[in-house]
Amino acid sequence: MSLIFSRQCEYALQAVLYLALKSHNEMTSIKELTKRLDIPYHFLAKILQDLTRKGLLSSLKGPTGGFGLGMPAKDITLFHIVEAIDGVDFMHSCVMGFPECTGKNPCAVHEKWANLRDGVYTMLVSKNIAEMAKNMRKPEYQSA
Amino acid sequence: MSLIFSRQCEYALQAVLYLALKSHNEMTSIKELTKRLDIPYHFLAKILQDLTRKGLLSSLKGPTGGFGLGMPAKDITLFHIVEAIDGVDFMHSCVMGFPECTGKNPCAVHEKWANLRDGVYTMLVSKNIAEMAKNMRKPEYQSA
DNA sequence: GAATATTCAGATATTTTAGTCTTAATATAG
DNA sequence: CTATATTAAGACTAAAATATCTGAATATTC
Repeated sequence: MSLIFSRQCEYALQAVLYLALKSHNEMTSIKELTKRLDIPYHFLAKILQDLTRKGLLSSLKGPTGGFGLGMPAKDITLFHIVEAIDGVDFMHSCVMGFPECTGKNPCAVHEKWANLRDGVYTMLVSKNIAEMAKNMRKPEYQSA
Repeated sequence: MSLIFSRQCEYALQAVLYLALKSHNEMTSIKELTKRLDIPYHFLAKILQDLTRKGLLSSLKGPTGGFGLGMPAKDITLFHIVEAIDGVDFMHSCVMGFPECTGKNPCAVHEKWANLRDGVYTMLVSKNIAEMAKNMRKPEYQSA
């Protein structure tokens, strides 16, 4: 089996989206995230630290510490998160894995995949996470 | 990084498509496939055996032996191959990995992903490999 | 029947991804 | 200043995916 994004990346998307629901400057602990999202604690910790190093999140130690967005929610799209965790090789590689597949030398589904891939790109960039958070009343998160 | 199909599955798609170019009843050795497609010999062998067990290919031992399609090329789609190797969980799972994501309780990109996923399905079933082979003059295969 | 070319089956090895554990650093509250 | 709650960092383990190896089975040709 194989998904379009790695598990790490899925967790990252979920976590950042959760943080986008919070008010600016409010810090959220790994403990809360792990409970609400049902993600293994230490694994999530590593992902959040990674996103922090890359500037998408900010963090603060100590009691009242935790993680928050590293920039305004309106400046973050899902694409930024995918880019940071999985990279975006899927944007320019053949869906059947042919190394030589190009516009000049296309595989049997080259064009169709190109369209779909553009659709994925659009899906990832067309809304920022502030807009997403607005239309989202935490349906997917486990109650506290 | 993460691709939509596993490497195994990519190799399977490539191999079956290559076999579809051959005339009915012609057997092709792993050696030829491995050379033309640049896939590790023993890894490809395992994949072909798997596809044979599942009926998509047929095989014959001995000199003049090898692999061929297990049913008429017009009855095989890319979907069959993906189904056999990776499975098709991606057809009904949330792209962000939310376990509870459903139509009633959708994630932020539920609808968009549903459309794209249907597009992928269409891409995989709309042509059989006989049609594909017809319009394909082996551009993606390394010369012998 | 012997030699050879192939697939078959299963064990092993390697690499990547996923997940865990432990200790240190740091901020807060009292 | 001390106790405590947090993140940071890195080592470690586990599982899955990818790849390799070896010997057996089988079909063909001579």
